[in-house]
Amino acid sequence: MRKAVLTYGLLGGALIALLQAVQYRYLVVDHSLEIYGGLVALIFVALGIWLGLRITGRRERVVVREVTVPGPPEFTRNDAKVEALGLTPRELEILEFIAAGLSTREIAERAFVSENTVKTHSSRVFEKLGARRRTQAVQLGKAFGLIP
Amino acid sequence: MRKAVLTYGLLGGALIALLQAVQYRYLVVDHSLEIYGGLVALIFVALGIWLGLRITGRRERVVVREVTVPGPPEFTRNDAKVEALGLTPRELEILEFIAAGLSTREIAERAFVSENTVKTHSSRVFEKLGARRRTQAVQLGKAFGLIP
DNA sequence: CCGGAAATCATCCGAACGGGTGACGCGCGC
DNA sequence: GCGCGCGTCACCCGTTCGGATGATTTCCGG
Repeated sequence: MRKAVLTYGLLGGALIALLQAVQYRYLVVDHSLEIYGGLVALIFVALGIWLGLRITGRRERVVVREVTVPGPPEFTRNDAKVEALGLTPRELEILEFIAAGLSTREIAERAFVSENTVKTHSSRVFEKLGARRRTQAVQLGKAFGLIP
Repeated sequence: MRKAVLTYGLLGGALIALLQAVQYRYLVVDHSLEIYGGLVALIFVALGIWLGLRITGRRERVVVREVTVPGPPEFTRNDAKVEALGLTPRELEILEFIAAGLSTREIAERAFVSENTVKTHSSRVFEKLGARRRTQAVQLGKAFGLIP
């Protein structure tokens, strides 16, 4: 910015010097009015440039660049999706157990219910998710942000 | 840009009209030189402003603010673990299919092999991973960095 | 050329899974 | 109180899965 102004200033000065040199060689004194006008014009053009830059100011554009960091994303459950699918807390819990790689029996033990109950819950999870297999339920569950 | 020029033009015109009105009321003709000079100055200031904006362009200082976003970590296969477990490329491929939630039959179709072959591969994957179920294999595979 | 790893396909069988259906109790809101 | 959602449990049946085992082909390195 300052460099630009300086450049224009020097350029203007050079031009004036040139004009003067030219004037004294080829022009007579009665052209002084035009030359004076030209100088005034030059000066005020320079002033205008300075003013223009001054007034408008430099505008800053803030560019927000999102940088994906390799770190593990903290998991936040997609409650909206849970709501939309109509998944109950218990069903979500069983889905997590399934995703952990547990068998029906193991889930039953950890959840303190019978295997039949686990099967019922998982069946409901499957139909709500539109899955036909445990692995598919897990895949969909992760894709929907239901489980970490 | 054009709007700015227009604005300055109109402003200049208005000023000139004002000056003329003022001139004819309070100033005598022998002040015409100063007025002329002022007008010239005004015009060239306007020109200068326009030129300044034109030449230097709208200089924008781009401030890049990097915001770390919790985005998904890019996956890089843990080849050392693959080596250590002795998993073959084909087995790894079948593991990925399993993780995608596909059934044995679907995997067979996509891999252009028989279901029996898929079963053989998956069995080997299970014993190498120490898994007893598909879901467990998927869980371990992800934990080991074998699959995304 | 020969041995071994990898990939392919097969058969058998028991266990696990998925789908369907029915039922019961509990708490909550109309 | 009645209905409803939720959680619980049960039985049946067909499918899929997992485990064990054996065989063949292909390719690569010693």
